[in-house]
Amino acid sequence: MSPRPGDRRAVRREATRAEIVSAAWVLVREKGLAGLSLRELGARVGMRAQSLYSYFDSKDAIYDAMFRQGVEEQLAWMAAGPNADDDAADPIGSITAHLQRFFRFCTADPVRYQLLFQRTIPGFEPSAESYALAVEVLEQLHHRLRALGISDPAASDLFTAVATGLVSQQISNDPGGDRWERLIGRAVHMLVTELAPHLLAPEGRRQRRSSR
Amino acid sequence: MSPRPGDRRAVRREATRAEIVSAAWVLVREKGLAGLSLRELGARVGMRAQSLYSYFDSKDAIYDAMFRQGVEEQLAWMAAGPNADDDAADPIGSITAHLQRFFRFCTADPVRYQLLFQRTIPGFEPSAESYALAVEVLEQLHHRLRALGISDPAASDLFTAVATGLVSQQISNDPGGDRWERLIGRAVHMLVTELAPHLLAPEGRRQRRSSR
DNA sequence: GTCTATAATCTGATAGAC
DNA sequence: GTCTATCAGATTATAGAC
Repeated sequence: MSPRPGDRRAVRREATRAEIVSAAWVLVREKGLAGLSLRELGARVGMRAQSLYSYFDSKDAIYDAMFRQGVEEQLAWMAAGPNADDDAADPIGSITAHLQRFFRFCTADPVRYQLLFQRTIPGFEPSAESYALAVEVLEQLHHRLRALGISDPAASDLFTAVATGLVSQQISNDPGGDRWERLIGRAVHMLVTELAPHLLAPEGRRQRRSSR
Repeated sequence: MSPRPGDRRAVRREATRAEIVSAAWVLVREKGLAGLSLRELGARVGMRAQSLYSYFDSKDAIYDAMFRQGVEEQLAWMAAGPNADDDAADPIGSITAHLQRFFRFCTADPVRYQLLFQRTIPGFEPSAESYALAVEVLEQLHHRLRALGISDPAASDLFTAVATGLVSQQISNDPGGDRWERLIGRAVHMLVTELAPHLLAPEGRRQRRSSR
């Protein structure tokens, strides 16, 4: 993937774009998602605000690049966890680890969570391209649940509701703590009992949940 | 509660404050929660922005009045639903109706939900007085769950996580629709099975859930 | 590609006249 | 209690020189 000589300009350009987006994340973590200002952002990368327009068409285009990067981070982060093949051996343990991983991804950067999962910036909507990437994350969840014998589409809606509910309560009401994170084990047990009771060990010698 | 003559000034003042807060809600529903501007708000009530300072010390004081009003609306709205006494006769039906009612309250006004349940305005934190009111809502839930034999504090955390999860998914991913609202019945069944299985009819002649 | 200059407008907040 | 006047900035975005 080393650049041909003629691509050097394009490579530099992409590097600068990445630098801008990276500085935008830092800024937004300090001032809140809505607190992103081009003046301040330009200053952080040693530019006037106006020069940013050489790299992005508008402020929303910067939000979109951030959104896209956030989703890509999520894809990479989730891919690094236990994969669908592990599910067969220990379905409940795998699902718990999966939800745990998602939870950590979200709470590690609340502003990113706000951008990716809540509609809170008035004008902004992700581009079709970025949105398609976000849909891919969901498709992976669907695929995974289907492999466990859960094909009801409502099941994954219930799953995502519980997941985002735990996360948003954690972020809003106990930032930095683990009051809702500790409930992940019970939440998974609850979801599995409702959606896929066949995964539970038979009554009498009931399986101990792996985490709570 | 009719005012004594000497109170007339105070009454007028309260009326104007209420008018301002009401106009603020309208404005915020149009421009987003962060889009509240004093200039525009003043114009809506026929004042210059500066005159608003006769009624509120700061912009945040207006947010706080809105927060307080929102919580009061929630208290009134939830109080108008089935009360704790009804729970004894049909616990699952009552809990379902309760959650349904909460869901409707939240989705009826997403901006209000954002102000009450998410931390999205950078500087703003509700005053101790307003926050105490918000705590009262939670205490009522605790009391109610305790009456059903659910005394584990983690149980109500799980309950609120599921409730807000359903709401936030509905608002973010299917605004105006009912994709997650339809899951309330299953969500309650799932919660009850996990937290209070003694409320379920015995196996074999299993109770039909009241809503899905 | 970055700059200066500037458009055109908005922001929350204060002082003091009336 | 409402006004004018003003502070002391902020905002996104465009035009055009270099």
